[in-house]
Amino acid sequence: MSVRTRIAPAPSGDLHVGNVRTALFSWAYARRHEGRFLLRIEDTDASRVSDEAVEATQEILRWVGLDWDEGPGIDGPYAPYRQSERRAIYEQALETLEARGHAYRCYCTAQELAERNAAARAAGRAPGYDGRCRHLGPDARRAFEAEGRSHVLRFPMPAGQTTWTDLVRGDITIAHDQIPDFALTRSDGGPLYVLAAAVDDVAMKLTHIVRGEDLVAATPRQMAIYAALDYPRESWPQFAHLPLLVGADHKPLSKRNGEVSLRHYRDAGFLPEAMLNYLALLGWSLAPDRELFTIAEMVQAFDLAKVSKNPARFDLKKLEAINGEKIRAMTEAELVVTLQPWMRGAGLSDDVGFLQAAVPLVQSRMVRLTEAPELLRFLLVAEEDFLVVDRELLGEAARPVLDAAIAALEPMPVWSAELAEAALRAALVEGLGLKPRNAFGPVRVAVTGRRISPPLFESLELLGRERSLRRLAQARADIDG
RNA sequence: GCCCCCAUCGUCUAGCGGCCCAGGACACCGCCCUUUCAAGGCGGCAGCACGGGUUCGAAUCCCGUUGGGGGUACCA
Repeated sequence: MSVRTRIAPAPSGDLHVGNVRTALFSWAYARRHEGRFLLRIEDTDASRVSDEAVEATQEILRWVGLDWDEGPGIDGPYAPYRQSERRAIYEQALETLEARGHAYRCYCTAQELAERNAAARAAGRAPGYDGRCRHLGPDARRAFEAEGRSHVLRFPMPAGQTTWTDLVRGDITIAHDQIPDFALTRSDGGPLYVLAAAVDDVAMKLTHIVRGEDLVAATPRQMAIYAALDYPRESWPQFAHLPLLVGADHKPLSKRNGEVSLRHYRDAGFLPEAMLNYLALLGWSLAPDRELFTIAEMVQAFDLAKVSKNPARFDLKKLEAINGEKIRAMTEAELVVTLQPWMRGAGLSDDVGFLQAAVPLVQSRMVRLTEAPELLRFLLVAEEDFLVVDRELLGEAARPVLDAAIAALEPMPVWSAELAEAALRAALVEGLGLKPRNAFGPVRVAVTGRRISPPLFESLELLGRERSLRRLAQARADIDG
């Protein structure tokens, strides 16, 4: 049987890094086994969903490169793929469940439930539904209805226990007395997650459910639903529960606890390959001494059984290191194209000719793509906007240095990095007897505006004779006040 | 409270009874290279949570303790 996996996000906002890692593992498993990967939107909670959020979810998955074979916009044999459009299917299942005695009407109000839970806790008993409506007779039901109470459908958890072999965690057994009767619907009749997911996972012929550890307790519930609905055993999917991601302080990742939105990382200048490579490292490894790999390499080697069982800390520093590696691993031509939108975004020219010349100067100096425009800005700004930021190096001592530099550069027959270096070395290092760092410092600041910059001689060449000499002269004039 | 799961350098991990007085990477610290900053090269710091077993032999197996994560919703 061919593998079918899915990612099933609730589109209540941005997809966060934890979702994406889950999606990555699920996707990689499907790709590894030449199966299909589906995107299913879990929007049963209408209050938390918007079309924009659904679109944003897809957009970010596309950006990061996790493509799906069936889902919104790509119809497959089990469409639709938005749960909000599958109500009839859930209603059918609910009817079956109720008809067979696997669902009962519960008239307890949210407030009553909350009170009884609080009382249970206070008395040292376990919270959770106490089964009060499980054996309501027809008269009691009529009485509640007469009161005008609404009801939810609740699943009577049978006695016993559920055991399954989790693909990442091994055998797990959960006793049913730990699982109170759970709600299948809202009081408006709408389906709840466990029901919808259980029905859809089988209906969509999924073979492997890869999801977060927060859902292990949902597994016995879903299996109980499969059994109650008489789904044949062969149609049940296998489960793989991934450890959760936590923040630097050991707490679960959340908005308060570091940036979690994938969109944030995209906008902060991270490459999709870097995100995926890093996320893969959180709980999985390709080989003992291999940390950098392409997505294709990951797919080829991926195995759920090798996924770690402990929660992993999300470490921005490591992500940055990997992003830098990925940037350096690109060809110059690739980087040119990648950088264009970032240059435009910063209000600078995205001219290909310029970038082809400039990329070699910055490729090894970036950790995030956002840094490129900052590193190159001095080459592109209009002269009247050019600003010397690090003025300290332009004191009295710089006067003879700049004079000598101007005198050396002015007569150059051809304006090139090579000749500029030769001329400046001769004039400043040999001529004035300065150490290289002292000789080139003032020139660097005068021309680039900063004491830290791309390589000086190449920068001079790119800037051009006229603008270079103009900036040197300006800096020189500024010293005189 | 109860239930499930987990436990190797600060962090992510390799390790699945002898190859390990524990390997890699990030971070950190030196040195080299060098026109600044990076990149690169070389080196360093640093760990098997604790206590009992089992075994000729344990990071690897078992038990307990401690610590951490998850669950216990008319969220997903």
